This record gives sequence, structure tokens and C-alpha cells, in this order.
Amino acid sequence: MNIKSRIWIESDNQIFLGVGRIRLLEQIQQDGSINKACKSLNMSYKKAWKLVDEMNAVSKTPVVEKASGGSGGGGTIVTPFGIEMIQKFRSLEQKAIAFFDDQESEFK
Amino acid sequence: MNIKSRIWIESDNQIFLGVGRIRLLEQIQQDGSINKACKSLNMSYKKAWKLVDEMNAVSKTPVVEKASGGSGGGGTIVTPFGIEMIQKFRSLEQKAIAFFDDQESEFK
DNA sequence: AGTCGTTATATTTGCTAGGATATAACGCTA
DNA sequence: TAGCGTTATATCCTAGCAAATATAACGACT
Repeated sequence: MNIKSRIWIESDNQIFLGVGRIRLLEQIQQDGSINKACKSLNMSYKKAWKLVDEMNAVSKTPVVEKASGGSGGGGTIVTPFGIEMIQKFRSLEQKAIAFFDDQESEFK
Repeated sequence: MNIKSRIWIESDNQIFLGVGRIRLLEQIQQDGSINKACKSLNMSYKKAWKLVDEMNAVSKTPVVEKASGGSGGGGTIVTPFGIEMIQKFRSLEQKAIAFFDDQESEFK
């Protein structure tokens, strides 16, 4: 018997962060563009763009900065605030895992 | 910013209990049949039956006992073990809510 | 034997979230 | 001004899930 859980952050009943969004942010941070990141994650650009757009729309300060056009065609970078969110979310996840592992004895 | 979560119990990578299943068990306990319970919950019989069947299939000891035919047509009752599971799950849920409320300060 | 309200199961129908595809707009650089 | 690789957006299409529907089987009781 294993306790499993899915965590996400909401603001005003709108989803802000979730595991998929965090994974996407991390990949954008690594790749420098939504386009490359969604390919790395085997995710459609449409979905990735929508997730990024919603995150920025919900957040008071943006989690990424997007640029279209320019020398390399543009790109997307994760803001310092975005990086902070990634770290806090991952930290929360670890604490949650520890918490649930602790509770698991209840279910033999 | 609110932390939300969804909890479920797995056994051997198969879902055993989740919020929907627990809600269904509680309703069966109250109504005495899958048929009445799914109507109370505005759920199709097919879905309710499938959930109940999976719970029993995964669990080493059954969570409900089903009877078809008989005076009242039959019915379904939640076993003592099922009742115990309901209580433990609800208890876990409460602890989780408290835990996450505690962590919420991290996200302002 | 017939009735009743269940459990049990198959089949069809409908819907919608998501993928696939296409194209426009952007702006730096050469 | 042409080229490039992005972001941005619309349209079409389809697979997969869920609801709806239909029907059988069950078994106690009259």
C-alpha cells in the first residue's frame, strides 16, 4: 500500500503551478526556448505555450520572459522569480513525500 | 496562493482508494446499493460498478459485499474492513490538509 | 411460475481535450 | 530586404473516454 499524491498551487481558483508546469519551466531554463523545451519533453508546442501563458497570467510577477524575433529568432527565459518558484515547489514536493511516507504505516 | 492536493492509495501500481472511491463507499454505506448510491452521486452505474469492482480486485480483503437477486433485488454493503478504510483515508486527508496549510506560507 | 430491484455486461453514441498542421508576426543580422 | 528560428494563433481531425441505452442473470418471496 503506497500513498500517492499530486500537488499544485492555485491562486484565485486558477492553477498556477503543477508538476507538469514545473517540469516545463525547468526544461525552458535549460533549453532557452519554449520550442526546444516542448520537443525535449515530447509535448506539443500548443500545450507548452498554453501552460506558460497561464502561469504568467495567474502570477503577479511573470515566471518567464518571452521574445519573438531577433537574432536567434527569439526565445524564452525563466525569470529569477520563476526560478524561485521552481525551487520552492520542488522543496514542497520533497517534504510532502516525507510526510506521506510517514503516514504510510497506517495502511500497512 | 493555495496549495492543493489529491491523494490516493495504490497497491502494486493499481489504484485502490481515492477521493471519488471513498465518496462512493460512503454513499453505498448510506444507501445499501450501488444503484441507489450512483444516483445519489449523479454518477453512471457503469462507472460506480467499475470503481467498486476495482477496489475489491485490488484489496486482499473485500471492501464491499455484493448480492444480486433476493427479496429486495439484492444490494451492496460495505464491509467492516471497508469502513476502516474510509476512516483511515478521511483521517489521512485531514492530516494532509493541516500539513499543506502549514507549508502555504512559503508561497506568500 | 411470475414479480421485483438489484448486479452484471455489451453495444452504440456523443463529446471534447489534445495532436497535427498551417501560417502569420516578430525583430535582429547580414 | 531577405533569411532565420522563434513566438503566436487558427483550423482541422481524431482517438479515447464517458454517457446512454439495452438486456441478461440473479434469487427470495408470494
